[in-house]
Amino acid sequence: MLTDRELLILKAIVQIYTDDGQPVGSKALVSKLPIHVSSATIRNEMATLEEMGLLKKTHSSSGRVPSIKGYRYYVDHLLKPDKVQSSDLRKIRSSFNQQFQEIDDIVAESADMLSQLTSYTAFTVKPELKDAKLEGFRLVPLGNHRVMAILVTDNGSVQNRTFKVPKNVNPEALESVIRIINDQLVGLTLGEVFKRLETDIPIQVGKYIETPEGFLDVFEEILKKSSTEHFFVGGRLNLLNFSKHPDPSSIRSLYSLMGRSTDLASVLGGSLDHNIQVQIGNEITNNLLKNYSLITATYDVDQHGKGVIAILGPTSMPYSRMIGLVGAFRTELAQRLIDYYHDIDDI
Amino acid sequence: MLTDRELLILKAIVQIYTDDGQPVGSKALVSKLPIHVSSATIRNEMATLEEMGLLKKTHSSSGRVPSIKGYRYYVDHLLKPDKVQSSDLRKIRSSFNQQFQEIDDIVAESADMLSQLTSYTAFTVKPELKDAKLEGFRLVPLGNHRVMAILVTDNGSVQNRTFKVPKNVNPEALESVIRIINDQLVGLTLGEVFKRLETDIPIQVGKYIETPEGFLDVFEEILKKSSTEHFFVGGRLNLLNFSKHPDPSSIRSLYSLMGRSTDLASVLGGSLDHNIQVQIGNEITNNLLKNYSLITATYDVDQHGKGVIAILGPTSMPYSRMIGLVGAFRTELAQRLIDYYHDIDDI
DNA sequence: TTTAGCACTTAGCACATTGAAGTGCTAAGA
DNA sequence: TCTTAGCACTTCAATGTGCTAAGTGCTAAA
Repeated sequence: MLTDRELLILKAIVQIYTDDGQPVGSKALVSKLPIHVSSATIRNEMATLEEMGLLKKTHSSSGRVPSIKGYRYYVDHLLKPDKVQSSDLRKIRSSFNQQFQEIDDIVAESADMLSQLTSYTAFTVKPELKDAKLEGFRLVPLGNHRVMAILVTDNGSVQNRTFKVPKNVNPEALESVIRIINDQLVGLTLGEVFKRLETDIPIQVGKYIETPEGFLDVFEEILKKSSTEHFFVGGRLNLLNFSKHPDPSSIRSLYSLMGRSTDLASVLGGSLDHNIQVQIGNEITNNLLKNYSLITATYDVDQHGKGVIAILGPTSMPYSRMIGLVGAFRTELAQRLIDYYHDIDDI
Repeated sequence: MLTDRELLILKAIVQIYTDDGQPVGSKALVSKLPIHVSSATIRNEMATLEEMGLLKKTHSSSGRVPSIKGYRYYVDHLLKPDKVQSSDLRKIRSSFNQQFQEIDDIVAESADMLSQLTSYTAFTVKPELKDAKLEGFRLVPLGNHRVMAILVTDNGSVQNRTFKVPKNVNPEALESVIRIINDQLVGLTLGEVFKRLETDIPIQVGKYIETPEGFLDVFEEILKKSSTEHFFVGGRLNLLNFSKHPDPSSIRSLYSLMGRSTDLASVLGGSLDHNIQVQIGNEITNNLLKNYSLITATYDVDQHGKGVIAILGPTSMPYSRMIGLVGAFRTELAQRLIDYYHDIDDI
């Protein structure tokens, strides 16, 4: 158990360090504390906090910086989220105050906005119904044997892909295939659709098209697109800001990580169960990110599912400000999306 | 006029410097030259080359490096493009040897490939018919008052956009509007289409829809998309490789330049008239790129127009190898696209 | 015109010096 | 028992010094 004074000191060290990035020494600290003790006393307290693993030194005679455990303690017990600055709130609202035609646009814009506000890297994940249902499938002939396939799910997401139709497929056969899909797959959850695509559907389609694989591949590809392409990343470049000597090779691997949506998904994966979650340093499952901190928050769009927003910054980020900001942002985003759905559901 | 020996020396300096990046000294150089002279002689020659502005020193007692003018002279008079390495050629061909459904995929893949082969940053521009014609326009209802607009041009490019239809628009009116567009605009060049959109079309459409602006804006937006979204950038990160101390702020502005397609367009703009063009340092119109060199090349897809590929690297790039590579690449790309068009035109 | 020789310049590196900031420990005071 | 002044000690970071390697320009002789 920590004494009140220890708590005060730990809290002050985290706040000062996340503010100016310099290790905190006993003398500097004593002048900023509301209590009247000498620097020697502070030194003693610091030593015990270090013994407990909450602080550490960067070298034997340096000031103290919080350890991962120290940050964790601070976040869990000492931190109070800042109220979001009204200028930030205004910025968010004015950015959301435009006409968006698609959810993707809103969520993508959110990633950029969030990265701008924090000057970190931001991620946004579209609201996802666990059991999104296939709502419709269309094939639109474009001429020259090309066709656009469009897939709509009941959470409002639209995916499309153009492809070439082999010459041995005649239009009537194609019609029949679409009918099969519309009759038998529309209304099912995407999971069920995938299952059917591996079992009976190829057989049925095979009656009309000689090589159903080619066609079904395209269909499956769009389906996959709609279940994997729901990430947006904003402010990738901000990664360069916080690490004085950006080591090209690590930057490189981080950037490529951000291209791989599956890996990102696994990082953000568990977040859906929590409200606002802070992962610090090696608490993040991905090894590449072990020197960063990740704040994730869910946002809830009522019956249209939940999404995730996240920011990735240095472990020494000002947590209280960031948590306040992320908290406010998700509320705004959720509201904006509710409005969006309201528009398309009710007009 | 330069003497033979001066030419030999200039050529050697450019080649050695672009190879290992170290300024070239007289002693080092004399050992690599096929002629038997002393280092003092080389020094004299170097001094005269420097007087002519073809060489420069990094500091008063350093070896020589080529100046912009020196590179220019080398590229214009001394360089012979390398034959492309067969391993590179194999790599290109195997990458092109997959099924592509859209031109965009081919051209985007090209940018990545080219950046990988060169380890520089690469740009590709889709083949563009000066007078691409509007070939078709479709509206596909998606349910919930949402509609996908699809636009096809006769160079094979497909653009689409979903949007919400105001509730006061009834389906029959929409039908009529599509008919107007299909009857009156299909077959025209995009330039003409834009003109008509500003003159008589709004009046005609106004007969069926109360506020034609909203609808026509969407139409115009897709049109613009199809005439501006034809750039692809590969290997952005490679910019980090060649500049030992990547200054974050300059990297930042370079990256944002690559997001602004209009600015990029102006950089690559003049290239269409040339075959293979090399721009060195401040010859590039954009100021941000004045420490880089840009090699651009057109590729010709017969009646389907011309495109551009380009690589951006340090001024000290090995020009002969790069020019050879870019030359070979564009041939392969052109052939691949010709095959693609052949497929969709003739089956 | 070429070359050997020489004095001179510079970058880059290893190394030492110094000052600022910080620590731990001890012994005395409250 | 807790607090504190004082002090010796450590480390970083900035600065300066000396040395070497690589290069240059210039001069005078071949």
